[in-house]
Parts: sequence; C-alpha cells; structure tokens
Amino acid sequence: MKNPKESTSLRFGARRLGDLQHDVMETLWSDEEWLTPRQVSERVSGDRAYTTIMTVLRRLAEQGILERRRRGRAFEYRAVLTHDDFYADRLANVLGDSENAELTLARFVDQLTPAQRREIANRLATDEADGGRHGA
Amino acid sequence: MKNPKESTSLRFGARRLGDLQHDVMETLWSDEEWLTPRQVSERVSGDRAYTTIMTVLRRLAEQGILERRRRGRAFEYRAVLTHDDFYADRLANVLGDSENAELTLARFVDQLTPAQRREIANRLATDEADGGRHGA
DNA sequence: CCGGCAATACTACTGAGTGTCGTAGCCGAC
DNA sequence: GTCGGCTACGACACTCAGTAGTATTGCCGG
Repeated sequence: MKNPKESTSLRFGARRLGDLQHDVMETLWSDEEWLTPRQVSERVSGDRAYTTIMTVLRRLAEQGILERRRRGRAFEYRAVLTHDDFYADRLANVLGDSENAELTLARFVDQLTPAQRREIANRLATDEADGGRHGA
Repeated sequence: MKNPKESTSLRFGARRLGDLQHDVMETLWSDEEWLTPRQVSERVSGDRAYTTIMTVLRRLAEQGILERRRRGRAFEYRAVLTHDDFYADRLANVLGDSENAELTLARFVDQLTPAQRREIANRLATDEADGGRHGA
C-alpha cells in the first residue's frame, strides 16, 4: 500500500527547480567555471547561511544536475549541461508529457513574442540549409 | 528563519504533475466532458482505490487546474484549460525560467523531430500570413 | 608542538506536494 | 427502520526543497 516508489518520474531535469536551486544554477552558469560553495554563496543574493548553499549544491550534484570534484578541503561544482541545453531538455520533457506534441507546439508558438518567433524561424531555416536533410 | 513561503513559484501549471495526476488529466481531456470520480476511476488504469482518484481530483481542483460542480450527491470535474493550452502554458513557464529564452529556443528546436519542426514552421508561416496580429 | 579559529561536510528539521487509503456520513432499497 | 453502497473528507507515508546546527578538520600563531 505504501508504495509511492519513485514513480513520479526520474527523467533528468524533469522536476522544476526550487527558487534557490534556480539562483544557484544561474550563478554557476554565469561563471561557467568550477565554483566552491563559498564562491557561490558570495554571488547568490539573500542572506542565507553558507551551509544552506552547500546543501543545495550537494543535492543538485546527487541529482546529477551538477558535478563536483575535490579542491583542497572543499568541493567545487559545475553544471553538467549548459544553460541552454538544460532548459531545452526541460522543454522537451514537458513536451514529452503532452499526448499531442504537434498541437501543443502550435499553441506554444502562438504565445511567443515576435522576437522569439523570429529566433525559431531563423533556427529552422539554418537547420534546413545546414544540410537540407529534412526531406521537405 | 523558517520561511519557505510559497516562494517556489505559484504560476499556474508551473509544477510538474505526478503520474496519477497526469493520467487523470489525460482521462478528462480525452472525454472533454464533466466526469465524476467514479467515471474517472473506471477509465484510469491501475487498481487504485476509488478514494485515491477522488483525492487527486479534489486536489487538482483546489489547485485551479480542474473545476467541479455538484451532480446529485457527487461532484463532477472538468479541466479548466484544454490539453494543448495547458501544455503550452507549461512550456511557456519553463521558458520563462530560462535567462535566455531565444538561445534556449534555438537549442530546443534542434531536439525536435522533423515532424515537429514542420508543425512549427507551418504555424509560424500561418501566423505571418494571418496578418501578423498574434495575441501579443 | 599545541590550542584555537575558521571553514567545510554531514545530518536534521520543517513545510509542501503527491499517492494511497480508512472511515464517517448520507441516500435509496428492501 | 435497517442495511448496504457510494461519496467526501481526513490522515498517513514518502519525497523534495529550504534552512540551518553541529561535528570535524586543516591551518596558523604562540
């Protein structure tokens, strides 16, 4: 009876990040380097305890979103995926939850800003030219 | 100190649905009608207790994802948003979390299937021809 | 060489969300 | 009037994010 398992999906990056997790990730992405908890805690706004940042970093690493390595006494962390790849993955996950990817996408693009639509159109055009292997 | 608040975002549909919630939502969307917990429990696979389905429906309604109304002794439920609008919203939320919507989108389209890319290109073309007056 | 300080890592507590059901209450059938 | 089924709500386990306390350890000054 008591078996919630880990059913609630394990897909990488499937779960939404918490606010602090989000800030921490953005910090790491903005530096693009290995950072120690100390460095991250200095860059993240808000007066959280150093240990809070540490815990967030460790758990993010446990989830496979960050990787870490020794640096003297401390660990230093780095994002496994780039910012854009990470969010692209998350978008793909959400889309995967939909039973109707195509229709969902259609609705999605309707909500985008003109600039975003241009970006997509641009990308699509580039891909086509980039080998024209889309049968078209 | 103990103040996690509701900080973890309250945007509608921001949170990922659990597995059972997902199944329940899909059931409601597939029928497109007001359904009672009984009807939903008959359509959803897996031998959960009727009460489990009831709880899921009630909580989904509390979260504003479903609406409900009396029908005799029971309540009947219906999705507030259509399937596609719901997922389009969720995609928009994820995109909103990104600090770089344009670049993220570029990466995103790279991951799509040709069919999906065609769907988007199609939609973009339609919108342009449609007078370029998309709902902002 | 040793004691103390500063910095680090692990553990613990809390609140929210989801899956799961038990149980009380109500309504109609007999 | 009583019984049985169906409904709604409450409760419990488990996970996860936010938060920090505390034990440990390395290093520096005396």
